Amino acid sequence: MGITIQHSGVQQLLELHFGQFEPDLISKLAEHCVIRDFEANQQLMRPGQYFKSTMLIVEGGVKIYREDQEGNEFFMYQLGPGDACALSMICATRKEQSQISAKAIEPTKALLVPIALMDELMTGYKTWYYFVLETYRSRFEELLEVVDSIAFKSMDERIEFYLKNQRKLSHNDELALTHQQIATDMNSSREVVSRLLKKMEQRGMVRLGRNTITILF
Amino acid sequence: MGITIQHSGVQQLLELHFGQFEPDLISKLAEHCVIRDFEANQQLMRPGQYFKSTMLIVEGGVKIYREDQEGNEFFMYQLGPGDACALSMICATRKEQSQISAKAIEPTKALLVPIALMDELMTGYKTWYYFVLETYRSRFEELLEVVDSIAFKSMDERIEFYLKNQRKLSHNDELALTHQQIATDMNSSREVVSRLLKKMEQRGMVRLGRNTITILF
DNA sequence: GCAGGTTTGTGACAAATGTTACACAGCGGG
DNA sequence: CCCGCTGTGTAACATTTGTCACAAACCTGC
Repeated sequence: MGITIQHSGVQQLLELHFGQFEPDLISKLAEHCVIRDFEANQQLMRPGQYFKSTMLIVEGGVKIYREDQEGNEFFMYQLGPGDACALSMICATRKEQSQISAKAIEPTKALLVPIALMDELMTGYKTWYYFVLETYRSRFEELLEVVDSIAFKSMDERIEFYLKNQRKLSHNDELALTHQQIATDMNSSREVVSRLLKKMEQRGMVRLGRNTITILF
Repeated sequence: MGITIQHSGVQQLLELHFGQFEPDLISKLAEHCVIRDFEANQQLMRPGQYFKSTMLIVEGGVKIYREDQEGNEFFMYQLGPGDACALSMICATRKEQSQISAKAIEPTKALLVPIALMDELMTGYKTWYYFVLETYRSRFEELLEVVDSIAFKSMDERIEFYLKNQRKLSHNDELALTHQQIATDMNSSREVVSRLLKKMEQRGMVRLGRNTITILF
């Protein structure tokens, strides 16, 4: 954990995952931003927190949750290298807060871009401007898919949707997940998830093991 | 229905509902955009449609729905004068499509801003750039509230939330709604809505009449 | 290999929501 | 005034999801 200043490292990481950025922009970012390391399971953001900077993920993975007053959480989407948290941009630019939380699912490096820089970047660097718009667009689309899944789908379809998503993110048909984790992410209960997964296994859609779910479809 | 060209009218409407725009921007928009009229209940957007322009609402009201493959629809939020459809901006700028539909709830006038103009507006007019970002931000927040309501809340709480929203939008405690309309918007069934509204009436939260629900809380 | 924790399986039941079926009330047009 | 339409009320039942209780399977450290 902690903040590390290492300009050359920043430059390399940016070139690797944000290749679309113009060279000037990369230098600019390398000059003014810092990398912050997070351990697995560490929170990057807490509900109600104000932002002093927006975050670009350069390594690892981050899960974004919506939280309600009682502390229930609902998994929305996941970010990887090359992604940015739209919320941190939005809130950062307006100095507002939001009821979301972000958790590293593995050791993660994020680039902290100070809010103060945002206006200059938006107006001065076309690739940054496109990046921000594209970030908004894709997060918005993801959020719409989330709405779909809870508004129209039943629990078993939602589990299927969830598993497919996890497979896409991990590039692996074998997922290291407990039923409890899934239930928590979907704001349901472990028993329900177990029951439905068992039915999916009987239908030949998955194979279940301790801590692993293998997708067969 | 139909497209009306009336530069002076456009200018006036813009000044009225988009007072924050700089004068240059208003002239620019008045010069290059057209007003389009929609009747009550007319669709402004169909699922899967491509956008050639983004829309600013200058008069009336528009409900935004998410649709699934089977044609079920789920009400997300509502736009009034001074609002813009974030989706039409996002999709417009990227020439992508989306499974949403928009319906006028009353006679509505919208300003059509051609996509071709977007880049020029974003880079050339600061008030436009802020407007777009603010539009994204507030739609995103609204969408998060929608997620809340279906992820965490039970049906009766959702109805309460829905009624409160309608009151805010209509500035009126007496809502002209049928139970069927509410049920459709929430992707539920009329009987369920009737049942729960009746309970709310017994608890003194609302008064029910034919085609009207009076909010008492 | 055994103790103790974690993960999964499962039955019984509760609660919420969806479905079916039907009665009736209000309202407008002829 | 009566017919027919739309909207509402409600009972009975099905289905889905959540909760409780408990057992078994599995894993790890000793």
